[in-house]
Amino acid sequence: MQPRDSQTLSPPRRRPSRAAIIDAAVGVLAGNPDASLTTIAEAAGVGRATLYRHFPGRSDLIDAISRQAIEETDAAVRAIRWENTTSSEFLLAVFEAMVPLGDRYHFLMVMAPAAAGSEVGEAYARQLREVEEMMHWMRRDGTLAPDVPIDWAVLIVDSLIYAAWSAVRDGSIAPRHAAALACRTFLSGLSRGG
Amino acid sequence: MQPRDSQTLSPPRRRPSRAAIIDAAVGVLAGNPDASLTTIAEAAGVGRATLYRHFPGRSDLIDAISRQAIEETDAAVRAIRWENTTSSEFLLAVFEAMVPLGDRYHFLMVMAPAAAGSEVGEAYARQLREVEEMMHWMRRDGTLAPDVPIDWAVLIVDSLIYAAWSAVRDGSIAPRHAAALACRTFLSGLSRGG
DNA sequence: ATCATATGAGACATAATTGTATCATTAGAG
DNA sequence: CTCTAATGATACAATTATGTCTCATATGAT
Repeated sequence: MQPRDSQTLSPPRRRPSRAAIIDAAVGVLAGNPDASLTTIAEAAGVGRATLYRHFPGRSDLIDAISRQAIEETDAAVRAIRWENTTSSEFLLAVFEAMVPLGDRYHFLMVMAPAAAGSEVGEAYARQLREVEEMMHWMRRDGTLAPDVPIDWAVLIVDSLIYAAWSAVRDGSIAPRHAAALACRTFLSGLSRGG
Repeated sequence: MQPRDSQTLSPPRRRPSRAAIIDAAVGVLAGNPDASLTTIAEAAGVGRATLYRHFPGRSDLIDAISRQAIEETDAAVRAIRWENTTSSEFLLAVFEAMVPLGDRYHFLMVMAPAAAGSEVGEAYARQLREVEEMMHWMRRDGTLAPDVPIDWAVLIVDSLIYAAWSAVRDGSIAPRHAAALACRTFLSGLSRGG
């Protein structure tokens, strides 16, 4: 069936629905977490009814976005090679991986905590634990100062990812520099001495 | 009509109402920026009608809180003696002043940007410029590394204030250490070398 | 004690959002 | 071409927040 090619290669006409809705919703909700489903449907170029066909309710849409955000952020981190790298290099790689996913990451930080106890909430907690493990690695490593509370270090990683994404988003920092700047801030701060 | 004096000078008869509403609103809205006026009225221990008597609409309440938050944060910063202090000491003082006002500061960051162009928006922009001036001072000072973008430094100060407040709020960091930790993070980062 | 005023409770109207259901249209597969 | 399924548009009900209004009550000043 060669005709299949014309289907596969041509712009998938009927496909977009679900994926388009999720993508549009991520963009819209990143700017306003309380945007109405009407707004999201319009942004997705889809009728409101169609949105409800794919997602029975608002919470189902939020849940689907959360799951995708978790998958994408997980995948981005898993793609980093941790063998034969220092913890500092790994940290930089994490920042580089997460900054472009800032809207997804932001979405998780805002929406996931609300869904405590759920499967999504568990996955979010797991991601936090993974950052915590990275901080323990850096401490054993000798990279992270011993007197810095782990909780603080984890919080700062989160804050820096968000800050870097925000800076790129509003154009105050070039995309390439954001991750390096965040990593530098974490490791040596912003003073001259380092 | 001398009796007027007793009205004017004596503590405003019904005291609690207005101040109680604003205080409760700050607390409630810090946890949920979209809380209903009913929720706020209940938290203030006041009838919903009374809230509407003091503030014609939701936006008026938001505006009143914003103004108070600006006054309080301004006052806290003005109280810092800047003569004969290094910029680093000044920065620490700013963190120490702002962390306890975290709910006010958070409120401003979330709500003020939305009110762009208004008087409150202008005041918020002014505060941002003041932080920017502090960063320029630190750069001339030789404290802030020359290659760090000012915008990034300003963003990090904001992020660290918010982070410190959050950490204190959820109990992961002792109140006394939060400001010092934020200042240290800004100046020298969290790695061992400093 | 008296009186003005703030308050609390609640009814009421309005608007927006959510969620459900229906129906004609249309793209795409066979 | 024909048929199936997804879509868009629309109407509708239910819920919630907003804002206005009234009236009885209670407080504080005089």
